[in-house]
Amino acid sequence: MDSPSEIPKHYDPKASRLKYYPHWEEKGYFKGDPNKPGESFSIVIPPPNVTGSLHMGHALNNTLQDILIRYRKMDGYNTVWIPGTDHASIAVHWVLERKFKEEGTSRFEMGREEFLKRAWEFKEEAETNILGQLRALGVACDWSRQRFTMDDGLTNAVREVFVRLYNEGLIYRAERLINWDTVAQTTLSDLEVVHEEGVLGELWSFAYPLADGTGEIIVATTRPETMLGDTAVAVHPEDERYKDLIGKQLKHPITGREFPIIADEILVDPQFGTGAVKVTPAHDPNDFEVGLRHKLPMINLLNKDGTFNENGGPFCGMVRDEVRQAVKTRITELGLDRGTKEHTMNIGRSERSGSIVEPMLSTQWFVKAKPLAAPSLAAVENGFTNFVPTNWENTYYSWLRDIRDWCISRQLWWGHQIPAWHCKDCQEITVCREDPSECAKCGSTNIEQDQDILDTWFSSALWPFSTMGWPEKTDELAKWYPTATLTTGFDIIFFWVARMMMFGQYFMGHVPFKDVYIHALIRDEHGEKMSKTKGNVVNPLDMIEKYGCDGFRFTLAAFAAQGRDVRWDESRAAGYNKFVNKIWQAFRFTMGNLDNTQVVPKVTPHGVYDRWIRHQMRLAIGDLREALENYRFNDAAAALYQFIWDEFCDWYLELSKPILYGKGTATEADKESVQATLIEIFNALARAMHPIMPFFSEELWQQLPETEGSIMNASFPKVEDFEEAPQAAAEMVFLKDVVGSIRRIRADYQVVPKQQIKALIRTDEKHLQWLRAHEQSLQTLARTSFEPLDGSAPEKVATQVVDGAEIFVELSDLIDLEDERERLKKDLEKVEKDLATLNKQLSNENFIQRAPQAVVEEKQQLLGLATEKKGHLEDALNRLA
RNA sequence: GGGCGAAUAGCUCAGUGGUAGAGCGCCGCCCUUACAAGGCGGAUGUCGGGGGUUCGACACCCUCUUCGCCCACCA
Repeated sequence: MDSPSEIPKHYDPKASRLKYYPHWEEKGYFKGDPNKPGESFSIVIPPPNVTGSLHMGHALNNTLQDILIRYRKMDGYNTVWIPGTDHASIAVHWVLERKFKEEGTSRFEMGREEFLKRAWEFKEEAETNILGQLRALGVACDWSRQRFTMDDGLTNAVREVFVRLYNEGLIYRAERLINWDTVAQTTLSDLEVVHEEGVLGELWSFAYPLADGTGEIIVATTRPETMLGDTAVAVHPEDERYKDLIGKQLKHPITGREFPIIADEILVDPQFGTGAVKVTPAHDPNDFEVGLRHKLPMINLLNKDGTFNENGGPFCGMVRDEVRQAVKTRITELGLDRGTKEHTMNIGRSERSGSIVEPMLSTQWFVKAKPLAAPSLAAVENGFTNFVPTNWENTYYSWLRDIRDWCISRQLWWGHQIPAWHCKDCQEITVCREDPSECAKCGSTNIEQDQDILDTWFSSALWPFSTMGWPEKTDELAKWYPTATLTTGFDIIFFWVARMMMFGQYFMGHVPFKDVYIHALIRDEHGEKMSKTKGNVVNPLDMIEKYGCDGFRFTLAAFAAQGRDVRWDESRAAGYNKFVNKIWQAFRFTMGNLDNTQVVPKVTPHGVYDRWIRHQMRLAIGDLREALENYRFNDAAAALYQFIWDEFCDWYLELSKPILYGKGTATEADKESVQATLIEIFNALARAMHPIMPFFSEELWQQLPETEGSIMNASFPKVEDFEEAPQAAAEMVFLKDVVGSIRRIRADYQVVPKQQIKALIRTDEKHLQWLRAHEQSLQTLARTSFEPLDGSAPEKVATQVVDGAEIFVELSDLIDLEDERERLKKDLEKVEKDLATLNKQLSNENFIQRAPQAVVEEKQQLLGLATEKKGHLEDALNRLA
């Protein structure tokens, strides 16, 4: 029925992907079942934002998770991979508001209801898009469990968490100094403020006159406009220069307000500047603390949009930069300017809008962080959760140790509205699970829900358990929480990982994941971070189109060394695409050399090559498993690559040819042994490569004889499936050496490749026996016959010395004795160098005594071989002399 | 100011104390019926510098140089 010609000449990755993915999904192979047996291995996807499209980070991240899930599933674990998306509050706002701007409108103009309608429409579209792209990657997500951070279940979980934390005093509402984004018009958490370093600015000094007219005090600032909100000048209590001034009143030269000179040893460094500091409690974090300590008035200068309010006096209605200039002008006019110095400083900008963040006094909701952080620190210290690579622990620790309260309220609309109701009669706040109809304190029905929404990371922090049905007690939580591994980038260790730890421990009593694998950041070929604005983004879908999904995934795995970042190098993708082709061609060869492509010959492999390649397969499986279990994806890729290309294709397939073609002494039984081995190796290989190359391996699996169902449900090969064969391995080392030597002679002397050669080989009985057994292989791989040599070698020969034999090839006219001498000398130098190293080591008493016995023996053996080789090379040289 | 990381072949990068590796590129030869998207052979390294630990260091420790990243409220 099946003939070899039915296997296409090239693998079609797109066809396989379009064929198998829907099939897997339809058959329910991605579905997890918490009631099935098997040790749990669960993953929750880092939910992609419903804003953009798949980028290289997603591709890497999800490929690695898919590798883990597929591997564990094949290995008998009860696996599930829960997918979903994140509503990405501020990111969606930002995208939409830019869109609205183009349309000539804004969210404020259209109002909350219309905005949310548009946001949901946008979400649907974006979600469909990115989930489709994820599917194109081949991910084995359980789509029946797909969640969204704003779906009903998760919204319910968010409310439950909020209410409990509020009731337990871990969420509170207070007036604090917060970060204000004047463009997005919302608060930001500290993490959403990015600090731009080394910005060249100026430090401007001016004088505040004493109210009684007896003098002045000079202060300096990088933000002159804030002086409108100054309510004190602070000096160090021990500073002799100012001791007499403490307690005196200053008169504000613009607003006319009077305020005191105070002493504060925390704020003031007497060595810096003039040693006197202007204090603006409503617009500077340090000054705010001073304000609390000294009960200073706090004057808020800003409107939500960043314009100055009535407290700005004459500058009311102007924006920051205008006020800054106007203040300086006015002060100069008043004769109070005391000079300007260049000054490098840091500027905080909004991660999203890029606007300069204004510290501002405002009443907001906060999560009390310290009590939540302590257990999360301990959990990693005690190894309940492990970072891979471990050095990321330090990053995690350092943030949690100095954690500050988390401002969670946002003046945005797309997100979870805060479940708090303000009573307009008694001002009391009612926080509860069900929407209340009246104030909990006074019973008034004149209540209104808080207009703010929660920071988008609040719901993300619940992801590992909210996706499993919490707060209900579900089978999913019982089986799959905690999850096995979180795979993510280092950039969200604080935003997300740490907060999942805190909330997971608080609400579930256990850490949310056993391992946190921090993967590399993929940069462009110049080492630059990929970004749309730079235009250096590599689109994963283009790569899938170009190199096939399997080749692309293999490339990502091969890139994923445990480091910090990697540079994208498309030539490697091209290389691994060739690798896929190489396997495909080997597969065609295999299938083309079966007598019946439906049946596996029922024989035990007995040939020496069969035993050798099975031995190599055993080693490769061991390496592969170890790599996968330790998140060493690049080692896993290398183990496959090396075995398939260097051992299986380059040697085993070539060695198998004469046997399959019945050449030499090969019998029908030998042929069947090879056929059985080929199929068995391919069968195991398909399964071994499946986690990395799901579609390609399925394609092989479907064509291989006597396979059933999908490869997704097959088992991952075990080391014990293939027995050791040290004898065959030793024989192959020798054979490879001999073949290599003869090939080298051919290349060195440009012997016409088809020309038959006869080698004279001087060796011992054991090696001679081996040579006789491999006569056919020497013929096929090196086109050489051989004769044992007893006495001395003829004059005009090319010589090669290998471990266990001396090889001479008579080339009569072709031989150039001068060249030959040079080559031999070079070989000799190399051996002598090795020998010197070995001799030095072995003559060192300390080495003999202290090095492990095995190492010493190995060196002694190497010394013996090198000595023998040296002798043989010298003999050869002497003959030519 | 604190913390983390990197420096290995022309390029991009692996390397887990025991004689330096891969891919791409380069130089020869070869269309041998699985694969020219291939085969065979070859060249290329002061493993950033300097100390130290060790029988032995590319690997561990210290230090310096260069580059990168993260965190931080110094006016």
